[in-house]
Amino acid sequence: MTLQQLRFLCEIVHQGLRLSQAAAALHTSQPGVSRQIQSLERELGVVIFRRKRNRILALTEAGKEIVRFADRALREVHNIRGFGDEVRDSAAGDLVIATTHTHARYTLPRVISAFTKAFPHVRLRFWQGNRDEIFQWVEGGEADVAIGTDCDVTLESVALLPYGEFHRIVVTRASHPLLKEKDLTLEQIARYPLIAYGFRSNERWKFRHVFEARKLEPNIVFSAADADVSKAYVALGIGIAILPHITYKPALDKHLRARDARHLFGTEVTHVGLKRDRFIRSYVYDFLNILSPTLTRSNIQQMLNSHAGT
Amino acid sequence: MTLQQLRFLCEIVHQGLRLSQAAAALHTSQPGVSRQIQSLERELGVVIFRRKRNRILALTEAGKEIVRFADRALREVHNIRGFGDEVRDSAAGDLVIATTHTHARYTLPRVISAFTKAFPHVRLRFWQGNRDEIFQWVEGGEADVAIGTDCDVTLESVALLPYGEFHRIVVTRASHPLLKEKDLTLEQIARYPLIAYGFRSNERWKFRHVFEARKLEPNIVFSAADADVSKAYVALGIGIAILPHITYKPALDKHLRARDARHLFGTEVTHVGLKRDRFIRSYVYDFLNILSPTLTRSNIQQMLNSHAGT
DNA sequence: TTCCATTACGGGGCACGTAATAATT
DNA sequence: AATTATTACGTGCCCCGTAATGGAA
Repeated sequence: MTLQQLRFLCEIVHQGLRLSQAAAALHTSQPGVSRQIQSLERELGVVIFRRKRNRILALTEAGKEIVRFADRALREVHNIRGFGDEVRDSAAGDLVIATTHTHARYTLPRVISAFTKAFPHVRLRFWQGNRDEIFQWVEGGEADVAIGTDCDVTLESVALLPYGEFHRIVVTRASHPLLKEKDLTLEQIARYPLIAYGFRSNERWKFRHVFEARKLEPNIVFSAADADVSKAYVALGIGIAILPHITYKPALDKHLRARDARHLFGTEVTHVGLKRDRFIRSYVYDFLNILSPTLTRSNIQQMLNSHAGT
Repeated sequence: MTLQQLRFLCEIVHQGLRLSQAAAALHTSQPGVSRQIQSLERELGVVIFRRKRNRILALTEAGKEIVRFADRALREVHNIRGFGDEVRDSAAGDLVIATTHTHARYTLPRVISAFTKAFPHVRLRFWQGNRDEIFQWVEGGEADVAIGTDCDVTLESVALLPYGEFHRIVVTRASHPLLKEKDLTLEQIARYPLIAYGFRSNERWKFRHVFEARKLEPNIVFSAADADVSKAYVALGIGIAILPHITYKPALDKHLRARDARHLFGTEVTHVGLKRDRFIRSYVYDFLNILSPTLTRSNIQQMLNSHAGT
């Protein structure tokens, strides 16, 4: 048995049972991968892939189990590499962050700025995705850290560490009648054209059910891609928008006004996603500590070891 | 990085930092091991061993950490092998049991007999040791299962699963005056010559403190190696003996009598020791279930996953 | 002298890549 | 026709084992 064989196996699985694609991803030849898998199967005496002629159809039950073991073995090997890097130079390396537009745009700039000043030799990379994708990327190992708000999919090996709160505001133009209302209500909001974001065309808008519960029909006149676009259209007078509170900064958004709407749409928790049982470079702890003072090294380790968020 | 390199590394550590000994244990040459370690150190950029000229003195701090990772990686690889064996033939394989004389002699025969009948293709091997050694062998991977009573040493990765109870009896000849006493007391026992066992010459006898607490001085006339020898000398009239209750079988020990003494010496718990995070062959579950009906597969798994007994 | 780890050197195996094959879409 | 996994084949690298070296005990 070889680490190579295990790597090949896991990569094939990772690529959706496409051997050729795995070979490409591994920068090696198709026949090499094929032979290594065969040799592994021969050595173990176990058929890992169900095939039809020369096509891989599925993992056998035994194969699935073997992949799980192999994954863990490779993870430890990866950890050794990471630990070696840490020992050589604890302030240099890579950090891949998966996050959503909102966080990238509003919560991270401050963090990045402080971090790059402290760790100029860490190469930062960003993957931007939706709230589920980003955590899946961490699970798949493509990203080291995910920063996002909630997550609907279930994750095997990613721990979600809560670090902050997230609520909604209603953003309007400076002269909007809503600003004069004493207590903001759903009924009032429903009277005005609404700019929504955060959903694909064929999905339902996240807060639609809140209105429906009160038998209200929000008048969504525009579906934006992100908070910035929403604000731009609010400024144009197209409508009002319901946005995460962090997207509104009085100093920058001079033509806009915001009203707290957490009593209508509730609060959400912002999470950091980290893959369990992975060696964590010291600068990752530092990064997270800049993101939130509550995320200390010992807190993080404790949360990773507890089974919360599995 | 190679599995070979990790294996070599762990074996050197296992052999007390003696490279030559490790090479022998791995059935390979000294230079090969030396070069592989060097190549690993070069690849990681980390010095693993502190050396003086051509002698290995110690692990560096980084080295210790790397060994921990390597151990885990190798364990997963080992698990793959074990799983492969299981899939190929779930009723054939090896089972190495570490146990004490008492268990080997009195609790296991019934278990072995039933087990070998059910699993004729499992090669059983036994390692006999004292109550601490047997669990350390499991930790070191030399044995699969340890069966013993209590354990004083702390173990990193061995779970101790309680499965039974163990108490003491006083064994005498058939005509001994102690048998006529109504309630057995320490004072009565202390009156007679005693045959003790279970301690080395320079250690103290396990139950000495029980007598001391009552200001009694037991009259130990003989120190035996095990329960069988003790019983033989009891039969000769040399003295009486305090033995585990399972060592007395009326049908076999016709010249002897036994009186329950748990109110004097308390009870102990019998444990099965299993290494955590190791793949467990199905016949091991069966073996343990024969040993004790309370050790079902699900019970065992639950106890292994909980952190009890670490 | 003996033991031990490292360096030197030569041989063999095996893993890889290129090319060819067979089967599928 | 294009894609995909497997088989065939030759080459080069690397790992191993034997022998030699240099210190230590």
